[in-house]
Amino acid sequence: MAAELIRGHLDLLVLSVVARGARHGYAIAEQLRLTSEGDFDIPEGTLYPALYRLEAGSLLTSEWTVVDGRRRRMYRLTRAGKRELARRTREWTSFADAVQRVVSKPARSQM
Amino acid sequence: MAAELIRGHLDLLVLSVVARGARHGYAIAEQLRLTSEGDFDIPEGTLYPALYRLEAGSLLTSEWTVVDGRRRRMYRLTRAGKRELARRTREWTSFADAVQRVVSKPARSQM
DNA sequence: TTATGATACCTAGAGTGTCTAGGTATGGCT
DNA sequence: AGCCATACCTAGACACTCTAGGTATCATAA
Repeated sequence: MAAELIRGHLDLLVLSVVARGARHGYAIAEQLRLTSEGDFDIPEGTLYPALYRLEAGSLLTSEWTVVDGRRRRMYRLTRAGKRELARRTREWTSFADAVQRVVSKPARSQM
Repeated sequence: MAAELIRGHLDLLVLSVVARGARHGYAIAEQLRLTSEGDFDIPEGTLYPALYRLEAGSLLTSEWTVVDGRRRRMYRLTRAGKRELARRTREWTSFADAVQRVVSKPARSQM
């Protein structure tokens, strides 16, 4: 999967995963790899800054936890995050529909 | 439509439109607005550089024409452009499917 | 005749999200 | 002791898009 396609859509993916329950960064990346069947392999240098942006925008909150001696920063959706996820999901649908219309429109008026 | 969603997908859209027949830049933008029902309103400062990139990559060729006293640069697909369009169309489908799986996966394991 | 809007193209510079490539640290296994 | 998986962090580079300017033609209206 060409990675540059994800640009602009990563927030939707992250919000969607966190909406299924609180997750830490590493687990979010893992979940995305699994659910996308390997298509989305987000580098840490992409994912962590994205999480900070989402938290800075009050769409996520985080807290440190320790599991088996390793620290994890757990993220969960805020109320605004839930709203934003709903908005972005609708936006994705209309975007995907529009792309589909452009791509699948039959050829005509060859020159 | 949030414009930043288009990033990384513009080449596919442009190649798709030109595949329907030779077009000049202004007409490509117009066609995208029409087919997407207004969702894709590509600024000229985005579209023209994209066309130059595609031509530089040998996916499009162009030639100047004059219609009603106005010059137009007409673009058409090269053989490599047709191949690339096919590849990007498949890529789009798997991308869209993967996003859909992430977005629509039911919630579980709330914390 | 002048102004305006649509058509049609061009470009420099700024902005922004992602990636590369480095870093730290813990725990389990060999 | 070495290695891999887990887990997080960050600076700088990169690439695509947007903003905001520019030129020019033609049709229409004032």
